[in-house]
Amino acid sequence: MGITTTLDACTFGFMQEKLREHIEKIIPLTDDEFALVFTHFTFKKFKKHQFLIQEGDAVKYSYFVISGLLKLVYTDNTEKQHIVSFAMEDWWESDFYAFYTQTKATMSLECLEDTEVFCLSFEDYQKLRNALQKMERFFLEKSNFGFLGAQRRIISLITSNAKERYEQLLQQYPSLIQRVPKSLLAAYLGVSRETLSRLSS
Amino acid sequence: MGITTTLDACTFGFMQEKLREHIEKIIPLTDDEFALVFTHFTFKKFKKHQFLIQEGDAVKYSYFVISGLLKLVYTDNTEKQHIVSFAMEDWWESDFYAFYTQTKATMSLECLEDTEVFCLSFEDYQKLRNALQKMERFFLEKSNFGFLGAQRRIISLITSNAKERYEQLLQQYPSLIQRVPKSLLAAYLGVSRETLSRLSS
DNA sequence: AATAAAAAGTGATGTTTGTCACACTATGAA
DNA sequence: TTCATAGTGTGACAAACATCACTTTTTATT
Repeated sequence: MGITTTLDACTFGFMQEKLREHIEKIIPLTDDEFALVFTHFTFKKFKKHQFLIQEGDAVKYSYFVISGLLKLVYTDNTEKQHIVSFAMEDWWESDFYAFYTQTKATMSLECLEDTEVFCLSFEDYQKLRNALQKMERFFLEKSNFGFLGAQRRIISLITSNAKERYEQLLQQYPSLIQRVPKSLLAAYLGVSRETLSRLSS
Repeated sequence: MGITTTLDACTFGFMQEKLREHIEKIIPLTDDEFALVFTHFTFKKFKKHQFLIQEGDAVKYSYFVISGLLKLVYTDNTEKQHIVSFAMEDWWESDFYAFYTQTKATMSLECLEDTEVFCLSFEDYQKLRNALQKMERFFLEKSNFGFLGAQRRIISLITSNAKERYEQLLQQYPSLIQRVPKSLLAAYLGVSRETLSRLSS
């Protein structure tokens, strides 16, 4: 029990450090500043198949993924599921429209693996930006990168066929293919799993 | 000449007011603050068919569209043109990847109509954010909205067929159909102009 | 090791979309 | 008005992709 506690504390410090390094890739922080930042987050663990966000629910948090893997899913009117985004280590994820506007979720966020996250409530998100100007800058950078990534995906979707998009995905996120079933990659690429299955041949 | 000058001044004041109202939709500014903001911008006029950005060139500016209409174009390796975005009144546009990273443009930005813009250089963009914290917040909001719009388009692309996407586009930007040829709407939607032409029937 | 469940592959077939060719219409400049 | 050009429509055909049904393989669980 003593040992377990020590290990947990050690692990927790490691996770804290991950968040700090993630932020400091963009803006250096003093120890005091990071301590202040860190008070705005809470920690949570989820098991594979658990939902962080369910369609129709309020979206309390934006999530920073420490470890594990999430899928952000949009379900269309024929109940077919489409993957808007995968979120892996070091990614921020949420139903951002619902989060920013504080409305009900139109998408769901579900674990593909056991996942550890830091949670940032909307209130703490605002407080944090007010408390520390550096964090406003950090979130601006993050948002810019998010936009550029989305634009890149749009270009892929309008310029390339299924096979090309699959190859681009593998090039951009090679680790994904070992971590998620191909049916989910198909749902991300916007093709049927059968078509994706036939691409290799 | 006297009258012309008066009209010009009047028009210029109007454009200035447009920018101010655009910013104040997100964050209220004092007169002094807006005056400071405004010093960071320069004004430019372009004629239809002129390029604001050409592929391969350095991207000096981010543009705020006062009036007119632009297309942001990605040209693929078969020389086919794809429309990444239309930019109308009150929109910000640039090859943002090239702008933020100060690298060469991979896309071009061209006038579909005579267009008036305020130009913000990368240096002034940084200065402005440093000079006035409110503007950092403004750009964060803009970036967030940009991301949400892009995500919405991704969902449209992976969940809907050509006809549905066309209907969604018309619903979102009804004015576009009067202002741009259908071949360009096709290039935006990611379908051939022939397919788009056959959708109505 | 046995079994159930999930994931992946594949054939047959129909639908959607792209491509090429050509005709028609609208628009702007001389 | 005349002419050139840009935009649009449409037929014929080919390619890409979706869907349904079924089999095989892999993975997880007991």
